[in-house]
Amino acid sequence: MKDTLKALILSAAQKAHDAGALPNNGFPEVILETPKVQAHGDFSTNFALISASIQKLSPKRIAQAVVDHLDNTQQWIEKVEVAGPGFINFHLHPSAWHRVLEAVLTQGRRYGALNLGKGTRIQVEYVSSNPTGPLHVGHGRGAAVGDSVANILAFCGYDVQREYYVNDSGRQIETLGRSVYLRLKALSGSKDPFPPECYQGEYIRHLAREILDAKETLPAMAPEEAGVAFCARYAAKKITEGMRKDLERFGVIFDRWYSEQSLYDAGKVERTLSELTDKGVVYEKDGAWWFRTSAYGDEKDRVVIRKDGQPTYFASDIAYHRDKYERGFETVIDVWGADHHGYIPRMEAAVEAMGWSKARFKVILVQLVNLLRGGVPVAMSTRAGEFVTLGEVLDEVGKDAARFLFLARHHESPLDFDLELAKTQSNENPVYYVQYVHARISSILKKGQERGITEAAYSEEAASRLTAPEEVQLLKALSGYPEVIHMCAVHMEPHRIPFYLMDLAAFFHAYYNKHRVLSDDPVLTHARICLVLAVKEVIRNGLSLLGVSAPEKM
RNA sequence: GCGCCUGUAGCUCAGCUGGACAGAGCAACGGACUUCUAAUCCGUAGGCCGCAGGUUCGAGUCCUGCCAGGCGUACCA
Repeated sequence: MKDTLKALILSAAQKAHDAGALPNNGFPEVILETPKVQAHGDFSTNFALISASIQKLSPKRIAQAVVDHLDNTQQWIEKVEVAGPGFINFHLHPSAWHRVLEAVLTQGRRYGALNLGKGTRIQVEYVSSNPTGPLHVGHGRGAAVGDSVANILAFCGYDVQREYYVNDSGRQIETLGRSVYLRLKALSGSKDPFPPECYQGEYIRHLAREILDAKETLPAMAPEEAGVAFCARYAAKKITEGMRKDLERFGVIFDRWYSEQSLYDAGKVERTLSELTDKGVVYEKDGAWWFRTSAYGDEKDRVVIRKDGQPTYFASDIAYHRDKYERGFETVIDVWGADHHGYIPRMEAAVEAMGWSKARFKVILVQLVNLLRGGVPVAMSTRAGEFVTLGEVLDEVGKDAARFLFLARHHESPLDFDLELAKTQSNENPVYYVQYVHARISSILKKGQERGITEAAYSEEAASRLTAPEEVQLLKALSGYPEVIHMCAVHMEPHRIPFYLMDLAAFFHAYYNKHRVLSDDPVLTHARICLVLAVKEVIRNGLSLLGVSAPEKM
């Protein structure tokens, strides 16, 4: 619809030029927007305003010239006017919107899908929390954002892989092993002190008890080094399993869990570093090995191998990202907590130094979550091991509410997540507002079936009966869905979907309260069934991209 | 100190990458269920878009400088 209108405007401008009304035939791209104010029509363009400098005419005269040469033989434009400083406003005939219904009903769950990706392989890596403790709400937000972005990209024609990077190596894992080991010893009567740098959480004690109960005490109580290593392996595995379960409950399923340790085992870290040394971007200084990231825009060089010979996290991360590109991903997207933003320049540097354009590396930063209960902040201290886990949030508020709320905000905005609000099943909670539309429509359709109305295929005749303002408004909203998806995909911003859905839901509820779908008029009933069926489809479609269910009844 | 993010109605947030008089939802107030689900709808009220300059026909949006909050600035991850 937009495209036809654009073409119409361009050809009008061309005709105006041929007729001598416009001196110059250099025309800018036509930008159409949907005005906020209804009085400004269904679409408006600033075409005349941006043309003013080229045409050396006042915008109003240009606009008038275009309007005079507009070809409206199809009659679907009801009214065109020049307004304000030179906007051209188009008021469309209600019938112009009817075809949207046909599009939704025939394309079904593919409605809004765009082939932006054309099969391009793209990887989204998200959550990737260290297996040193359970997932908390912040991880939940990252999971929701990453998962939804992956959904949207897949919907738009990309070949998407979802990956979780398991940091099962290095210092933190050692600390984890030590923490469990010490708790285990304490259970057998040891009075060794528990150092503050160890993980304080209650789950560490649980793990220790588990080992004890499983009668695996023997290997665990082996000489310290071996005992710690055993505990580390055991705990990391258990914690990772727990994360996987929480994420599954949250509706997040990864295609692959990629182990950091496996990079070392396969010699990939070593190989990458030696190749980079050969290239001259890794050098030795002060007993440590440094990556020359400053040559690629980072503010300083970064250590990859510490003085003590241990590789840093950065070292394996370089090898990991190299591996991603070698696996054939055209674009790699990392979803990180905003507290890692300082890490971006060095990772970009690494990607570039290895020979890939940094345009192929994208980071989505997700801001932190402030957890509240009834407006009061909930104390969260990782160090003291006091925090509300994702699992607990899911127990309390459920998957749908949590996901919707996480996604109903721009990911770069800090988020206040109120547990009380999230679980209230009232109009304060937008999830149910949207889901309710789906349930209501399902109920109507069921009722319709009981009355023997089963056929709901699009027909021109029926659609032409949809002339009420509320109906036209719904049709307009439906026609805007593909563009919302487009914006989401291009900007990797899922939050546009919840906002769109709330608008669509509002239009539907208003419509529902004013008009009856099932009436004595069979043609009108058919038309309205088609309409609500289309609304239902789009609601379901949008919710599924968020990972939120669309219930048949509530 | 430097870097990144944020600042819009009492609260929580949108604002389509520069467009028309700034939009929702909650909360407040007043109305609507003998009807396909009232988890709904209709109406009222609410604003120096953090502050000050600049660019532009036109700025919440772009530039500069301040102010406030958050985060980062490791041979931690």
